[in-house]
Amino acid sequence: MFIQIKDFATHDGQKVSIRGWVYGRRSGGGVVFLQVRDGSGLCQCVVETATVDAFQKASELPRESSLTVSGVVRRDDRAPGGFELAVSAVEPIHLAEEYPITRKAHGIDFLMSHRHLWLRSRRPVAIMRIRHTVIKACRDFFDNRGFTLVDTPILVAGAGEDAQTLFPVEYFDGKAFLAQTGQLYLETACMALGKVYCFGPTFRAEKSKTRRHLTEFWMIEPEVAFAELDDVVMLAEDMICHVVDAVLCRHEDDLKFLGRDVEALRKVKKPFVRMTYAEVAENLRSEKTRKWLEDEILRDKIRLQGWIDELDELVKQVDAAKKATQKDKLQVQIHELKENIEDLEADLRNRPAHIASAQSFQFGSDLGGSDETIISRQFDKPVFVTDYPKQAKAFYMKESAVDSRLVRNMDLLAPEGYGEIIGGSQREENQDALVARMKEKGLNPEDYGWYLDVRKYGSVPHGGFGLGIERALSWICGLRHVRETIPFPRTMGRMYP
RNA sequence: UCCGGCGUAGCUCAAUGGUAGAGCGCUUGGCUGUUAACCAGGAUGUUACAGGUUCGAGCCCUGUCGCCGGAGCCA
Repeated sequence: MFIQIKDFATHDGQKVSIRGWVYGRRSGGGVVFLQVRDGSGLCQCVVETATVDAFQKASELPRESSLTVSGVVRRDDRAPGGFELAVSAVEPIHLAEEYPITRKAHGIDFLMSHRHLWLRSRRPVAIMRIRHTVIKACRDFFDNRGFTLVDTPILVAGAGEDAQTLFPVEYFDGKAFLAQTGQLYLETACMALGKVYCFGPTFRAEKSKTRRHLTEFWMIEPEVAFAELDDVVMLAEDMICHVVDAVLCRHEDDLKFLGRDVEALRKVKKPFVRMTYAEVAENLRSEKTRKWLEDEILRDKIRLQGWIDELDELVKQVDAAKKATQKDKLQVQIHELKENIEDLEADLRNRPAHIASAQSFQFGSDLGGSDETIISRQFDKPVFVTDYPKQAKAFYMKESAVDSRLVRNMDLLAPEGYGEIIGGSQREENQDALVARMKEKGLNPEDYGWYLDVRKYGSVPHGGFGLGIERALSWICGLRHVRETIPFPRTMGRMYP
């Protein structure tokens, strides 16, 4: 009977078979320890000389060879996971060629070039599992609240938003673009079904090379009829809480394996922080924030010096280390530490400019990445920022009734400096106002006939938002770059594999 | 597009302008409980590419390419 490794605990003492791949091998004279992974988990298979055939085969299996293993599950404290397989038979399915990815240190370039193989390693597996849960939790959340999934087109006509950020594709004799949002279509669909959402890939041709950008990413976008900005904010808040709860509930081990500070995630509870753009502007310019940021620089400089001292110490230890593995482990530590040091040094170099930019923040401009970071680092919960200046935002956002310079929009900034993970708004439901806004932005209303029709036939207040799955995951998993949150990332400089 | 960093063995990295090295991985042998095992031996290089300076260049200079990070823009 084939079982999955994750189910070992319920088969203690039973004879079972597993199918999987060789993750690692160690031998101790008359015993071979095969580490086998099957996608559900990792187990230690113990092969002794007495089982002559199995011992012979197990001794010769290169890493990542596929195989079936049969034996008896038994509890053993020496086994990782608490259970191991006492092997009676090993049947290789395919003997692997020399596997390029070792269990040692690799650089990001090498790993990204071998992403198709890297996916087999524990770290990507943990992240992919969490990604699955995040997506499922989002969909469950909407399904349980009476939303209907509506798939929006990926190929769209040219005249949309700023064409410079879209990927053009040939479309028979004409030109089309890859969609960068389903929102406009969702607005029409929510007038049919009340509450709708879409989930799919989306494309941005922006030439951004940062840890927060991909050219192809996935977004979940709800759109609700009879909703105003507060309704949209509460919806987003409930959704994020639901998603974080689901991940904490199912993936505490994965999170810990990734080195995520789980306690920080537990603080993500209602209500989140709410600030208006004006409050953010005041915060950024305030003496208090400047002081806080300068103190932070001092703290980080001390932290940096600590790391540099630690690095010196490690270098000395490498020279003194006798055992080869010890040396290797130290080198890996040195590598990680160097990366952290370089990161922090770069950050510290940029910090004065960020402070200056925050201090001189002018009403009317959009929040920059550094401004978002400054705000989100001040809180341990996500922060909603609402009511941005009209000029910095898209044409379809509802003008504020209190201040005509503002729109009723919201961004959600993830804590710990991760920045924007959600952008949304109440939409302009008045046709005349919408047409006027289009003209202000230099758009031709005639290109948006179908969109304007939503405002002609029973127009109602409505709104929604878009959650960037990869950015949310990057925050939830505590990663330094979004490229690890998607199986095959597409960035400006990489299309392979 | 702009600014900065990097490019040395399959991988991660060393190497005052003066004989290209270490660890891992691979491979051969040893060991009956290993935890990124350990011990002993072995093979492994167009120092990204093209020029230049120099008695001599992995190192200095110029250009090209590739990657990484940041800015702008955004999820």
